Amino acid sequence: MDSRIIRPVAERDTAACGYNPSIRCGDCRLSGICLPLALETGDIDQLDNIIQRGRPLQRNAHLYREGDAFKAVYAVRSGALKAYRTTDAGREQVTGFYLPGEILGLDGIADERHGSSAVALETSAICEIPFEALEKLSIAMPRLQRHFLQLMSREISDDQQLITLLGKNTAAQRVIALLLSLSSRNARQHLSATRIRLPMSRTDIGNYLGLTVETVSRTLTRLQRDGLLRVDSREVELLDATALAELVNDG
Amino acid sequence: MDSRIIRPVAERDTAACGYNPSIRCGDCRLSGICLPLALETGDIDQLDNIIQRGRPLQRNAHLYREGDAFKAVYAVRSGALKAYRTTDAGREQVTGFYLPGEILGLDGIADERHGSSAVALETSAICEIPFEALEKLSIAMPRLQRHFLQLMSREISDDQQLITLLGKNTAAQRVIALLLSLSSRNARQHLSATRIRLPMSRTDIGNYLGLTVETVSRTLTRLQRDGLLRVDSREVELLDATALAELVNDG
DNA sequence: CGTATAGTTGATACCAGTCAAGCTTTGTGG
DNA sequence: CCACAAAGCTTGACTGGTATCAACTATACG
Repeated sequence: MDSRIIRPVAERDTAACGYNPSIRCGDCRLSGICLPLALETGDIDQLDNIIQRGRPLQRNAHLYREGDAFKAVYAVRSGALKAYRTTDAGREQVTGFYLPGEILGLDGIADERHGSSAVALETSAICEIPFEALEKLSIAMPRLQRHFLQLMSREISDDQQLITLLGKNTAAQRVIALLLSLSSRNARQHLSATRIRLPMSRTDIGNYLGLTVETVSRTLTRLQRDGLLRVDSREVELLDATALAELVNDG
Repeated sequence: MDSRIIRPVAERDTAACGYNPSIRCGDCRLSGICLPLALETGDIDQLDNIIQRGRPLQRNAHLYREGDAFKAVYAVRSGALKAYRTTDAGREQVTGFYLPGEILGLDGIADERHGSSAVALETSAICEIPFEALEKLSIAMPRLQRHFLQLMSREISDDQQLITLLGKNTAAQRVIALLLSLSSRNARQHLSATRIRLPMSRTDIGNYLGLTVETVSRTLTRLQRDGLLRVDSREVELLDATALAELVNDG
């Protein structure tokens, strides 16, 4: 076999995740849902100038760790990450999954130290947005300031949604809520709302929803048996989204 | 009886909750933990000018409701409030308790509509901070902008803390975690760290911690029986804070 | 091909929920 | 000031959903 056709690992992954370091915010297909939303064309260029586009993050590589000095927030361009905290007892609580177009790292502003760790679930392309530069730019661009505040407020709402979910819901309701969330986020990226690829393991799902792996597995099996969805390892097809939504909402 | 010595209700309550509408941020004893933190003296005056100090909020009166148009964030000057969401199934999930010096309403910025309701647990004095004015002032005062972002980030951290708590902890761990949180917030107000007055009902505690009233009650009884604390209706005395902290941390 | 990791399935145990009853405190109108 | 109602809180008996422990299968990887 000619070794020349085997590309180096880095390059291969770069291609696989659609990574292109030269792309600018104005051209990014995610600009409609990411930070530049609602900015004028000229403004976008300025934002563009402060954004760092590093090497793609390999699976299992950390973007930052709990306790790290906070210097930037991050936008996911491709791939997927999870954010998690480790309790004193050693348990891992996943606080969120981040998909293309979403911003993470917002919990580090308060005490200039990340309050959670973030790790890539698969090879991911990330835009790094240095916080100081963003702050300064916000002063000159009120629309950017507003939009950033809205992103933070959205994170608060999402967290409160999860709090509500963890408060009293059954295993099935939790699992379904996650699937429906992933579905609508898929749709926002103009992907299928019924066919979902789970970038995270069953264990991650459990650590997010406050369930054990076994319960997650059993729950998916049961939902499949009941004809509400079809599971094939990490591929899920929602067969009856209406019925699923009702299950989440009804006590 | 001379009717002149009977003051009107509003005035009586005003006195009871220490309400004084003429006080300014610079003179407020909470300025160290509230929004003006880290502002210069001149800056505080400017912030002061945009803040509205309305009538005190009576017990059970709503500050805002889920779905209301978002116009302002609120600082608690005295009293206590709870924020909650009502699920489609009719269940009430309390998302936070707010004590003097704390800011609430931050989840409404994202879609300009409050994502939760806020209600007074007892007569409370509230500072209303109109959001548009705060935004404009932030542009002129970078330290204010920074501080406000930190407040939002703090809310995110707190919510994630609660997520972690609700994820897998036992009833006792949840209850203790709340008591310790109230204790440290008491201390921040230079009040006792061991003697706590609970402004909320057992039901509220349950709806916050994802437990039933019965479980909250039983848990407090057991902790008292074990000599870790003393409960007298809504007064709690922490007898062994070290042991309590260990119980929360250990799996 | 062997090992490690991820996922599934089954049997059992236990913590918190549910239902029910009674007690305590608070508030209100006679 | 008392009587009563309503709300808040506590306690007990029982139930049930999820965790735990364990074994097994499937998949990925060097």
